[in-house]
Amino acid sequence: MAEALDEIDVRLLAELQADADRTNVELARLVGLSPAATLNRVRRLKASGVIRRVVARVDPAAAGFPLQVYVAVTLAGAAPRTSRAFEDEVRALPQVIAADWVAGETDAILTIVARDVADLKRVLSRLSLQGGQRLITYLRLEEIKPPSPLPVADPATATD
Amino acid sequence: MAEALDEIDVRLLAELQADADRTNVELARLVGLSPAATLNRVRRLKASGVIRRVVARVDPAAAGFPLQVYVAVTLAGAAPRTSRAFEDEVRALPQVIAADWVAGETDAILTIVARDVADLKRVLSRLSLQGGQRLITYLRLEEIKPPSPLPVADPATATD
DNA sequence: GATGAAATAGCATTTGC
DNA sequence: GCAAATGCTATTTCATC
Repeated sequence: MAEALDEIDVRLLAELQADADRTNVELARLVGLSPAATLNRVRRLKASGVIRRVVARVDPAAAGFPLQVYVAVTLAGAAPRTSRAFEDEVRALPQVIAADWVAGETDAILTIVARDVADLKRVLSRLSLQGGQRLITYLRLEEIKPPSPLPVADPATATD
Repeated sequence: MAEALDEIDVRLLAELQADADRTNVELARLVGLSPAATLNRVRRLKASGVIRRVVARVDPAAAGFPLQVYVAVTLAGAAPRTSRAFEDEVRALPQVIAADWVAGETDAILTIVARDVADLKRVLSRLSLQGGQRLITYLRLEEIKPPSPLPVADPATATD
């Protein structure tokens, strides 16, 4: 599907994951290409889906969501109808800001934000009603490491 | 610490979380302000820390990390020295792309990417050596809901 | 105290090489 | 991929509400 990423693509990805709030000219200097070539590469990375999107990361507490939790969910059965209903609920709840099916001790891991305890309670309740048989809630206390770039350029993880 | 966010700030945050890859002029049209006023507000949001940063979100698999896992960690004891050593290891491991202390069934939740099983094994091993007494690993199978904006403008979560 | 309009400098983007 | 050229945009300034 996708072309292999060369050295310069990897540098671009590293830079843009760290800080996408820079001009194309600056990016070009960082990777040692002309602005035109840089622009073409970045466009290709976006079009190919390697760069999924460029977004502002907002501080949840500062934006009015002091409660952030991870929730590990065990579904009530494996019937497609059950998981489908659960998926729909997850996508419909705006407080659920990320969710994945997983393999392990539970079926899904959700990331949820809430304005207060009542707000959180409402969300958990709705998840229960849509097949969430067991919800293990982890309240986020403190950040150890902020969301960080994929180590695309890290020698310790290099494959070649 | 921070000023209250008014209606327009909220709109800006919603737009920039959804897609920060737009010109200031376009953003200005979306919120109904002049480019100059829009620029001032966005700058303020960044300077105040409400917008933590603007980043490119990269597809992990496309970037060479087909394995993504959540790991719930129980520490070996609550001694400050233990948690400090663990924090240092987490920050030093590039494959750990996010980590938080939590309250609940475990002490911390980590998000980890790996190029292959050997790579993952190495990371888990190092976490064990730095106080990770019990590691519950959840292998990410499929995305239910992609990382999504905080529902800053959602009426269902409104406080006023 | 923040906004809008005008002006300048710089950038994004295109084209030809 | 580069260099030059064009049209927009970011950013500042300043008057204004």
